[in-house]
Amino acid sequence: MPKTGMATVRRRAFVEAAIRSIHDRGFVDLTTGDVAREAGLSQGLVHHYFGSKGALIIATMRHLLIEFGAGIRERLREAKTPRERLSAIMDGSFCDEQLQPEVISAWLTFYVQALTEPEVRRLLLIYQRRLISNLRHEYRQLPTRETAEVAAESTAAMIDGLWLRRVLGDTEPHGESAMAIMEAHIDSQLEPF
Amino acid sequence: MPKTGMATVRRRAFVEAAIRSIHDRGFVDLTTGDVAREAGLSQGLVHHYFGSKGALIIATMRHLLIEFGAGIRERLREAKTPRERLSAIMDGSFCDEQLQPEVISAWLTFYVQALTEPEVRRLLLIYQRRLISNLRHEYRQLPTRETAEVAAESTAAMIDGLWLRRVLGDTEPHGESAMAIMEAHIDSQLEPF
DNA sequence: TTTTGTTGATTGGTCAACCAACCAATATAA
DNA sequence: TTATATTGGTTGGTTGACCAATCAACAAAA
Repeated sequence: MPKTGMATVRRRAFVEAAIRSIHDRGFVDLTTGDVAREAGLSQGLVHHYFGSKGALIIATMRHLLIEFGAGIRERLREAKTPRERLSAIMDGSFCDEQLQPEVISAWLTFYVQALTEPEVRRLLLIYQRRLISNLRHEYRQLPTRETAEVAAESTAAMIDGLWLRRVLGDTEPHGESAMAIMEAHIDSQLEPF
Repeated sequence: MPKTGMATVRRRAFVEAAIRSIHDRGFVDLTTGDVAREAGLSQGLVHHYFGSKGALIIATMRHLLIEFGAGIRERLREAKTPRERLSAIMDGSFCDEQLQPEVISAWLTFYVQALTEPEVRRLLLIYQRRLISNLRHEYRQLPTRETAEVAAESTAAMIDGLWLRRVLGDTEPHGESAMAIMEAHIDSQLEPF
């Protein structure tokens, strides 16, 4: 038999090549040939391991979600207080890994695909719900359920918004100023109480 | 069939058809045939009036920017105080026109295209700079240039973020709750002083 | 008649998906 | 040990579909 267990290695290689290709060539003009070349593998293997181009895209999106979720969870584990956990979520959202241009391009693509592809939309909703749920939980010290909900909504919006603006602005996206703005916003939500 | 001065009418018809088509079929699979069918016109006319598919896309993006800018400017004209002008910008950002699903899809597409198409990026930067500039100006009552800058950045981020979340969330996008969150954020920026 | 506008078939090219053949590592049998 | 069968992994050419762009012909208005 040949060396077994290639499936996992190859799938990961294609997913990572897909992220780089989306960044380099843009999602609209992305071909399976591009991805295969980027991965240094045969074009035919794409279909051997994923069945279709669409399935490769779904796998790529799922990969992004898993990586992001793992980063947040890891940071949350080390945080003690609700305030620390809020900072952990900010840190996980604006860490170097998430601000890599390739990752950013893939996330934006993710959002657009969610408009028309039900499976991508489903995945994205998981991310959105989990983020809001985490934030709401850490804001639970606020006097009413309503204020906590609004605080969670506005914080989530500011995360997505800062990220979106940093992606496309002419300045290099670095997380420090974004983090500072986020921390100030969190404090302004908590301070009055 | 033809009479003179069709150019303006046809170009607008194609641009509006393009917005609807992007929403219906997604940008990736968009063909000039789709747009022509949506506009109820011949496929060949697309190239007659725009020269290329890419030029139609650019024209569509420019159309979005112009409409958005006009909405803001109109509302700013009726506002007297800086606080009113801030509300005017929020109103222009979350009005029914901007929250139409077709418009939203086109804007998201706009963002993704900006990653790889220089001309689209250029147009998007104009929008971002103008928004920040407007906000900074209305926040000028804040004690330092620095606080005004941060207030402008965070407000812009929250606009983009709320819009992005409302686009893809499972709830119908309606502007009222977004407006309420925005107004609260503006007040929290101004109140301490 | 000329100008302006419009049509839809055609063309040249590209892509996703498929597939038949190939390779290389292991297990089994002689 | 050597030969053979087995199987997971891999390749690159092929195919059928589809698309952007072109163009020759046509229609109505000036």
